[in-house]
Amino acid sequence: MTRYNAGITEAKWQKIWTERETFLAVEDPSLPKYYVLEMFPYPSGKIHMGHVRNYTQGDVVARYRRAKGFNVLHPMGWDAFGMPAENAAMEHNVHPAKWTYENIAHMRGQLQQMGLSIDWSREFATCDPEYYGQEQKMFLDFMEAGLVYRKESWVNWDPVDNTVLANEQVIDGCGWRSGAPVERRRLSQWFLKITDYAEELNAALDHLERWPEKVRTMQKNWIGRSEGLRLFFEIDDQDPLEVYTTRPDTIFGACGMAIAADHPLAAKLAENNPALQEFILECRAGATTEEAMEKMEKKGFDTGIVAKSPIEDRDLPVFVANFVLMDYGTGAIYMSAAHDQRDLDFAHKYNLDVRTVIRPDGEDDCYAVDKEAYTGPGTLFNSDFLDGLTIEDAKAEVARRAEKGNFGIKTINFRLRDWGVSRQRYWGCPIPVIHCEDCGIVPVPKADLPVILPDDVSFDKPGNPLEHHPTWKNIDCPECGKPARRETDTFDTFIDSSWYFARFCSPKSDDPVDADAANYWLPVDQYVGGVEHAILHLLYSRFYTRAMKKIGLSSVDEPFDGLFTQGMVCHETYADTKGNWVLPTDLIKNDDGALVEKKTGDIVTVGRSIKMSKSKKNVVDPTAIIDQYGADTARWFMLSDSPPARDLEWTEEGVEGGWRFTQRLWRVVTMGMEGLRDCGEPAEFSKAAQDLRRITHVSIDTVSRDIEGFHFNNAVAQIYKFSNAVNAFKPDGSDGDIHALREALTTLIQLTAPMMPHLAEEMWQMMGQEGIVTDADWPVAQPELMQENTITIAIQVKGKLRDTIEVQKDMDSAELEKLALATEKIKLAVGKHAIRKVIVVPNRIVNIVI
RNA sequence: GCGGGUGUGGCGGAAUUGGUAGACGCGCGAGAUUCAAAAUCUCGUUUCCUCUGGAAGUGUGGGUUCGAUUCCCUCCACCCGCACCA
Repeated sequence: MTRYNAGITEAKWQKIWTERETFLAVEDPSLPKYYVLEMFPYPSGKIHMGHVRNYTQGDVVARYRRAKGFNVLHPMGWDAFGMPAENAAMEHNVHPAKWTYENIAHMRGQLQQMGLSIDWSREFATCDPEYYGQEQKMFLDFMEAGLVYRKESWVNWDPVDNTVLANEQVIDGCGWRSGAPVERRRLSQWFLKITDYAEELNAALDHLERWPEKVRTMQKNWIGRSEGLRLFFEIDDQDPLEVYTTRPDTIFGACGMAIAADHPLAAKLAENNPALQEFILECRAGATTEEAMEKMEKKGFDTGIVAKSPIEDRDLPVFVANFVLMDYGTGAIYMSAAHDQRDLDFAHKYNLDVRTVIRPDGEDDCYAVDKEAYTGPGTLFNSDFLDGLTIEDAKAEVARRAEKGNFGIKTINFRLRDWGVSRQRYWGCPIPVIHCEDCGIVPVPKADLPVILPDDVSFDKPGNPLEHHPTWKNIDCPECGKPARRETDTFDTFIDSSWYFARFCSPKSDDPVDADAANYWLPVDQYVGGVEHAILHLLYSRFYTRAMKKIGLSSVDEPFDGLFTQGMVCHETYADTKGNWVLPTDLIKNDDGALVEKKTGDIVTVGRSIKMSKSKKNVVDPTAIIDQYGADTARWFMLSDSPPARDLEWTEEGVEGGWRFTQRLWRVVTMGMEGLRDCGEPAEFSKAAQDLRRITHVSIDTVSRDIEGFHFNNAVAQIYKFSNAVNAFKPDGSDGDIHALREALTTLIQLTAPMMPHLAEEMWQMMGQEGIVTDADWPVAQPELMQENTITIAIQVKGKLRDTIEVQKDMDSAELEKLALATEKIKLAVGKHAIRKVIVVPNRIVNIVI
């Protein structure tokens, strides 16, 4: 018998699939469609194991659905704009476009080696002018539809490099290259009105039933819908201070006001107050992330002015505070020290009054908060007309009086902010507008689209090369003809990925999408990708889909009907004697079984398994694995053991195991095929043949359900069991045995095909089956063949297992109880004790309580 | 800090959702085959004990139940996201 040669066989079948155009997707309204999509990759240079896992999972679904009779769309493209290309340009003096397209060419080859069932004719990169030109066209339509506006917003500014920094380029508050402390600057930037859809994006989450609960929860929290009250506090000589609160019930516990450093009132008060000016600058110094805001020490600056409580005669000091966000609510709050931990800490620090106004059930009016704020349920006290009310009733009462007395309005507020899409960078989609001194902002006429990125740019100077490109930047105003300049900002790359799934439906269309194609294929039936995108990418895509509907491009609301978030690929880490990281491929086991460096022979320290990353050097190159074991083995290992949603640990032993299984399966099937003849379905089957048929049909059922439920590891386990049973079956030469074996082998190949498609094709062909297995209909499990007639029942005494009995399936409770009480072990275990109760669950268990 | 998640043998994990904990795979051990090795095959493999049996056991501590990996509460550890990384 020949050994299975993965290298030759995989290339053979990939060629055949391509020649047959097996995976070419064509709209066909007579067939049910199924759109499978994995998050498209950033072309960083090489694919990594995370890609292999992601695309393998999607491919299993795509191949399974194809076999189930669906018209499957399974495309691939490239999220090709972004900072790494510019970094490469600066570091290695290579043009971002060249770098990107070379990476794409290399990675396409790597993906094709994996044997994915992808329609490559639909491939595109987001940096293709044909793609981003359509993006520009849509942006102009969004402008017309009122979804776009301009506003001043903060950026991280590196004062040495004179450039805008991304959050990830800010390390401990300093620029990553210059090391200079980062400043914040205000720039006029473009925003998309995602908040117009806040209510709908929030409400529609309840209908995304095929999304993980955790992702929906995260999006809900991100959107942060809250019902509260806008309250107006009078201040002498100033406009009233408007605050937003979700806890108006605690109004009598108010101890002070806090406003954001960027609040207009703060600016006004700072005019004649250098100390306040300094404090405001201090607040602005740090990084822009919410995380940094929350972690830093909470500080306030007493402005000396006071606000009047709208509900009682009381003055409240007004602070400028570094923890109040201008972007949330009204940028001003009142603090209620006893019932908010942050306010309480602040009150202690600045000696403010702590007045407890809610007491938990069981406490009396002496109850007072000390070091810990009370945020639980309870009853109002110390609160005049609110005394005795529940929190909910108190909220309603304050709202009623506020609206009646004109000092407040009930409001629904969202944490979600509008989407700032301007980036001061070269390698992105140019924003298609022109700035004219006379006409203001002028959209680029649609006939002039796409606005193509100029090729001849240099990265010698810091900052955006588009700024230093006079012939590109300077242009006549399309309206008045006078000299004007192009917008030099480009789009956030999240825009590129917010509609690519729609473009795949009609990648060559002269419009962003062809409505017929989009309405046929969308929504994506199964989307697969990492949890790290749970909020931003998915939320932006949901918004974009609605915006596209608004401008009449499609009639779809939600982009992704089903979502699956897969876990990361992890690997052990290795450190040499000096503490430097070492690649797994630079290691070898010595005679004692210890891991040592190949070059030096030094023993390395084995660290815990963490996400594969270049910096930790705990990476394994997929190409090396595919060259050594074949794509099928790599795919198989990716699917076995770890549940798809959880992190997977890559181990050498695990791959070896997968490789051994490909060889074993090959052996089992080729040996099983010997002496096989076509003998129809006979009437008689031996006991062994019946058992084989049972596991065959149970396997069809189990594997189908496991694939549909994304339990690929369980599907793999079932295939192991099944192949073990096939291997153990020795036909006696009867028609029944031959038929059962033939059925088992055919099924085994088909069930394996979505996971190891090349091996399956080869075995299918060797068996002399018709056509290719990729095109074959998925087998159907016959329930009557899955039945087992005897069953093992566990017998417990006081909940502890004491014996088991073999009985007929569906035996009734009375008989089960009789049999259970009669066994020797149970008699012994019960002894002289009186039986108090017997619980019988048919087909499951008998529990005797003594 | 806030939000979300995960935790079961030496290891990855399974458990029809409250009913025999450890399926399947890896690793390890013993044996077969072999001049030998690799490969392959067979058997064993949660821990402990006074071992034809018994006890404990699903991150910790408690609770509900005839019965808990599963439901409730407490605590611990680790991972992901936090709006300019993709």
